[in-house]
Amino acid sequence: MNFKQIETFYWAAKLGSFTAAAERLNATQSTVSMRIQDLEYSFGVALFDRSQRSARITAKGRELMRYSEQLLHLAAEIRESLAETDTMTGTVRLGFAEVISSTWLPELVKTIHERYPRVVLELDEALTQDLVERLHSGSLDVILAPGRVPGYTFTAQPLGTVEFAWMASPKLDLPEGKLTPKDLQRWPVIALSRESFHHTTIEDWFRSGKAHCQRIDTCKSLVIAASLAVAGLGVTLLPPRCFAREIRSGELRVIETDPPMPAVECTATCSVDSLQPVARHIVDLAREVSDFDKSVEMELAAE
Amino acid sequence: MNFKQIETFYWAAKLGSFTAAAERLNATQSTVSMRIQDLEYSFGVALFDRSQRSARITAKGRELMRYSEQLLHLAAEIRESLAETDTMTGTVRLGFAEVISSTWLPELVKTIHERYPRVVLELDEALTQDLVERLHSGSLDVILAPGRVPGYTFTAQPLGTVEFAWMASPKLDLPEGKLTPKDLQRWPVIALSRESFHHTTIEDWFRSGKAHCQRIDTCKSLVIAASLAVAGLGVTLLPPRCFAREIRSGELRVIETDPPMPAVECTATCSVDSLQPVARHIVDLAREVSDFDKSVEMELAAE
DNA sequence: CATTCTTACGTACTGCGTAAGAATG
DNA sequence: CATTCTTACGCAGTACGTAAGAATG
Repeated sequence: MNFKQIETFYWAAKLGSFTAAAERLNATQSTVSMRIQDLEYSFGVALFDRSQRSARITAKGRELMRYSEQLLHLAAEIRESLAETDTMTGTVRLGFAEVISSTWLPELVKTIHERYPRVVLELDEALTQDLVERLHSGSLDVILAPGRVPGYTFTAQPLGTVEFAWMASPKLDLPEGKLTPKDLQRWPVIALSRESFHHTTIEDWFRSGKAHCQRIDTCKSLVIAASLAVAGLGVTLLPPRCFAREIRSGELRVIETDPPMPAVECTATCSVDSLQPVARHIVDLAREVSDFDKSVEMELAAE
Repeated sequence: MNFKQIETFYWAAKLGSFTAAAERLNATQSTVSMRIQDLEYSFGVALFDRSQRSARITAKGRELMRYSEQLLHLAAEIRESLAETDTMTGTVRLGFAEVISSTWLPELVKTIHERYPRVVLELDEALTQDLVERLHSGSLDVILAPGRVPGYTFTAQPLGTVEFAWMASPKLDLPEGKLTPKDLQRWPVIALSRESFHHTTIEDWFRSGKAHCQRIDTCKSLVIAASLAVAGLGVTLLPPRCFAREIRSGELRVIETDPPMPAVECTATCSVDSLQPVARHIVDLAREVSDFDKSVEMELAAE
């Protein structure tokens, strides 16, 4: 019995499949199979029932599962309370929404590597909903996304807010001054996927003005939405700070609206009992980075 | 960080020396040194202060010590509650008094090997006092000895009693009938070492009869005491069941006494939180074996 | 027939003991 | 100067991935 075997068993039991555990552990199926066989041999007990195609946990396996949780949490606690930050090691799966990639992400990644040089990151951009699901399933350790993940089993830190504004190409010849939903409904809208935060915000805004836009094209990224808007294919909702270049060059124009678009609050979230101690550190670090970022912005504004 | 490293650290910290830990773990000094260095490297923290000749534990080391206890006990608990008895493995250090070697020991060892084929035994005979000390220091896992080890931190099982009787060679020409301490004080006495149970029992008996024996020779084993008695060098106190052959052959004669010699109660003892789960099993097994032995004796008596 | 677990095999690595070295009291 | 810990080195056992096999729904 050793940690690797226990950890492997834990994920195989939790994910209900050797294949999934292998993926989670960056190992092969055969390695997982072997580690669990060794564990079973060392106890002389079957932990999984292999008579069916997919291995199902046995009663003894369920018993070990409870112990494994204790053991792995204790091990995580030891590492967390003893180890120096610059010796923390392991792989952190960090998921984030697109808004994050163009705002705090580069600085955060840089800071993580400075503070935790041995930690390896697995970065993945996805829609918020997808991120939340994967945080729940344990396939991500930390997520950075708009909104808050409900539930007491998560640790969250606010990252600050990102301003969003309607934008369009000057070619579109939108009227000057503050536009209402009813004013804007004439133009085609470019949004992210139907399930996204972006899409809902847009729909809510139009509904609040009792307006209904004729057409909402969807795509899967703000960058694409921006390029479509630059091409004059419609209006879209973007964070100005991420598209400052396009605004300065005149490719995109910010449209003032009434009511104004709400700023989006972003948070860093991880599971409170994440087996990866670094995860919690990174959530706190994300906040630090965004706080620092905020103060820089304020300085710039003061100049 | 792995179990081996933690276990090694635990013993090095507990015994206060890498050398002692190496001995305890059946490994070399250099291995212990390496395992602890690896552990320190993985945490980026010094667990021992090596500026002096013998390594002394640091504050961080003391912190890890508390965690290590938890971790090792949890691991022991897992093995104990999950593993089949015939898959239990490890080395058990079994200490016993001489009375035990000639009574229950052979049967016990046989039964242990039947029931726990993977368990390796390290047997050692010693005086009771020595055994108790070594149980306290952790250098023995289980002891079988006369009397009871005081304290709540030990698990004990009674093994039953062993009769003791005064014996001497017929050459000595002792009077017939029941002899009192005052009758017996004329002859030289052969006892075990001054600190032994044997010695104290003899002194107490003489004192109870307000007698005082002229001379008590001591040796370190009952077998030697018996051979001295056979040679006619004095009277000694022996368990008749262990020297049945000498009695039958007439080399030794049992001396009836008044008051009669008290039977000695023997117990199997191990630490309640022994890191070796098999230790507790063996204590229970020792009782089983002695119970079985008792029933056999009774059958023999009935015939 | 795609998916899931097992088995076989070759390689690379890691962990151990031996032996020599350094330090200390 | 004996004892205690560290370092160097070579061997051996082990753990992993690749690839092929078996079973299942």
